[in-house]
Amino acid sequence: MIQKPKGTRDLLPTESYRWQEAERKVKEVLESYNFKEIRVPVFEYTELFQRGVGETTDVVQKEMYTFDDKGGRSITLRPEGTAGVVRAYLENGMGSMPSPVKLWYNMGMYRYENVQKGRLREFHQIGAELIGSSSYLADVDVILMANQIFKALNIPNIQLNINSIGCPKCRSEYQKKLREFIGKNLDSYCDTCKTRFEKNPMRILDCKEKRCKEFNVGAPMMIDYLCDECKEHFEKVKESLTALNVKFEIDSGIVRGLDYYTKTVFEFIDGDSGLTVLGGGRYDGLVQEFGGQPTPAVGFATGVERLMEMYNVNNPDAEEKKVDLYILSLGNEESKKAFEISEKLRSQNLKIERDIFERSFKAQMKYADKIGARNLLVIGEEELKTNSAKIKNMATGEEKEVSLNADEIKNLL
RNA sequence: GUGGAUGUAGCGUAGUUGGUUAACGCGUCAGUUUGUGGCACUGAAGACCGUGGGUUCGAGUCCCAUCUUCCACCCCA
Repeated sequence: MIQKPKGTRDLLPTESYRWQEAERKVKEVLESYNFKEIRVPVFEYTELFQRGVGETTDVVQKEMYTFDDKGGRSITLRPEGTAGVVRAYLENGMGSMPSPVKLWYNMGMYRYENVQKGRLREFHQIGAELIGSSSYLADVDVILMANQIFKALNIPNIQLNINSIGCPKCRSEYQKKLREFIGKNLDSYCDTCKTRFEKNPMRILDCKEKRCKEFNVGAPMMIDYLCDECKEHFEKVKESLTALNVKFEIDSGIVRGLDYYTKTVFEFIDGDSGLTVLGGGRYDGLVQEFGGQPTPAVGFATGVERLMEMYNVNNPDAEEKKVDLYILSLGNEESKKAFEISEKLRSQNLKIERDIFERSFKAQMKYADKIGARNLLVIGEEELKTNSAKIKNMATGEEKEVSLNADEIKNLL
């Protein structure tokens, strides 16, 4: 028996209808901010992610599905959406479109990680990218939009955390200070922190090891070392959110695992599980990194599976549409008539089921009941002869006379 | 990558200290005589007991390995 690969899931019909409903609601939010959907390849050249996401990140170092194709090119299944979208933005000359360019996507992502709660190897992200504006207003707009998603899905127990990780200028300044501080006790830190020291010392502040935490007390914080520009930007974001009554907390520990982030970063945390259900921030350097004109941008992505976990609690009853009519038929000629009618009704967007087993009368009745058909039409010898039959409402048992004519039947459904 | 727990029909479970044809519920299918469902009754199909080795006269039950699932670390959505 062949099983599905580790960390993948089958989405069965009952759940797929819940997904459709949630996806529709999220889409409505995104479109109300005039973001437009984009779809990009599931695989890209490996280099795109190495340069975009960052060589030193865990995602690139140990979580990518990378392989050589038959032409010897290194290919990687996308582990996140932003790199591909920015690549598409450049490749399609979208820089010449009215600025800002606002794009959203709903795509599968692939990360070779160990599976646990809220974490899969194939998962889905709905994301948004606002490309072109360097203003704090863009950050605010995008955070508001993220906030609206949770409102639209009626998910209340959610916490917004924000931080600023500065620009390359102030960050390198800060990292120098941070290394000075940590360097004093570097020998006492855990091994992973030692390796972080050169590549990305800011991650050390996020370490869960007790001893590291203790040594981190009193460490210089990025927010205290922001350059004037970054500081003002962050202040304005905070002011706006406060003025708009959007609750948030400053979490100086937010670093984000992708290297392209600058200035504002934010996370929406599920209050129950503590999982990050939506994460994002500004990435002013990425477009240029990919060879475009210097272009500021800000965006986020939310994990659909994680979102659905929370959506589940509040909305248990998303359902597929019921079968409008079951056509019960007995015999060959009757079956032909049933086809004639069912085809006409189906082409008018009605959901019709009919016998395709040559089952007995009783078996067909039971089946019609089990699938929850709302109405039943019986076509037997007598009905065929007289060209008239009864439509039964399965819930009330009430029956009405009709001729075997699709339009007439439709009126009674 | 590291650690802990788990694995019996589609689903949920039972299987005593290893011993003949692996049980039950739900679900599925079919019947309960004349063309009207939901209930009830009867019956059927469906499991090489995750996989591969080993111990034993004999293993679903013991041992080893491996995989899956779940959880934690790491990291993230």
